[in-house]
Amino acid sequence: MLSHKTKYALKALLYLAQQEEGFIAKTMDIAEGANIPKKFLEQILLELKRGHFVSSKQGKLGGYYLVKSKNEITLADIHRLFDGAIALLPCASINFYEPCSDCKTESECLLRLGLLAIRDKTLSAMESITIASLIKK
Amino acid sequence: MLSHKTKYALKALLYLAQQEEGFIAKTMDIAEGANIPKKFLEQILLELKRGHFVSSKQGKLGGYYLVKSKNEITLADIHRLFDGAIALLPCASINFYEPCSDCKTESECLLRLGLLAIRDKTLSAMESITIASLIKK
DNA sequence: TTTAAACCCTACTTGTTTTATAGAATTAAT
DNA sequence: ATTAATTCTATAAAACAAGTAGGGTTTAAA
Repeated sequence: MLSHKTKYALKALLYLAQQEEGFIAKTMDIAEGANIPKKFLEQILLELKRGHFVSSKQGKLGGYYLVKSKNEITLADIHRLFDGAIALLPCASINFYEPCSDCKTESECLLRLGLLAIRDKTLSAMESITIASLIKK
Repeated sequence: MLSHKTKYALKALLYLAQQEEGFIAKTMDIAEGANIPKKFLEQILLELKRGHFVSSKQGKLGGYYLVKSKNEITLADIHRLFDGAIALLPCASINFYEPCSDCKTESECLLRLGLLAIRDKTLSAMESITIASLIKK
């Protein structure tokens, strides 16, 4: 399941992607437009900035805007930024790999190969969905 | 991600499925064989029993055994029993549906259709993996 | 140059969930 | 009876999620 943080991040990105090219949106606008608690959204936007999905202009008349193409922001990207691994266990993850402490050896694990198969399916589904594709529907 | 509980449940089921037909395994055997804290495993086995995946014999010489065919126990089943919905948000779930409180109307939600597509892919992957298929690999 | 409006940052709080552990009650074989 | 197992309820400790608080910093405009 997605955390609220990830859901809010996606809604904020959708909001920004729907603005005209060059438009700068205030946190308050996004919060009201997407129904997100403002102070919580501040943190989320900062994380999105550190992740190079958005950028900001400071000071009066400042705000946020998309810095990556909406075709290039996938649901997998945002999931990884806020919720971490897409795989069902760390031992089956590409970007967040960790061995299981309760397995003697990984190759003996009966579970892992199945989890790898699921991860591949889920990942390709999540990578195929972009901010742009969500807006088109 | 799977909780430890779900991972342990799957490992316990794999352990039981590898025993000879009619064999009854003590909690202690499963705990040691699958490297699971015994008292925690007790709770998990009780939940698996309430879910009709295993059954038990009480008293001395008692223990647990599979009551459902290993071909019929899928990863989706066990995920749902312990970790709940497979979809990324409740609004995209079949068995754990709930509307989002932050959406004005569900049909306007730009996110939901994408999440439904992901759920379908993930679900079919998780349903195709059974306890039996994991043992064969 | 002061002021206002915005982003930026850190810490804190509150509640829930997870991961167990403890201990007593129940059941059944010897 | 005794022993060895499941069953049940309660508790605890830690981690995590979802926000809130309260400033600090930057920029533009008055």
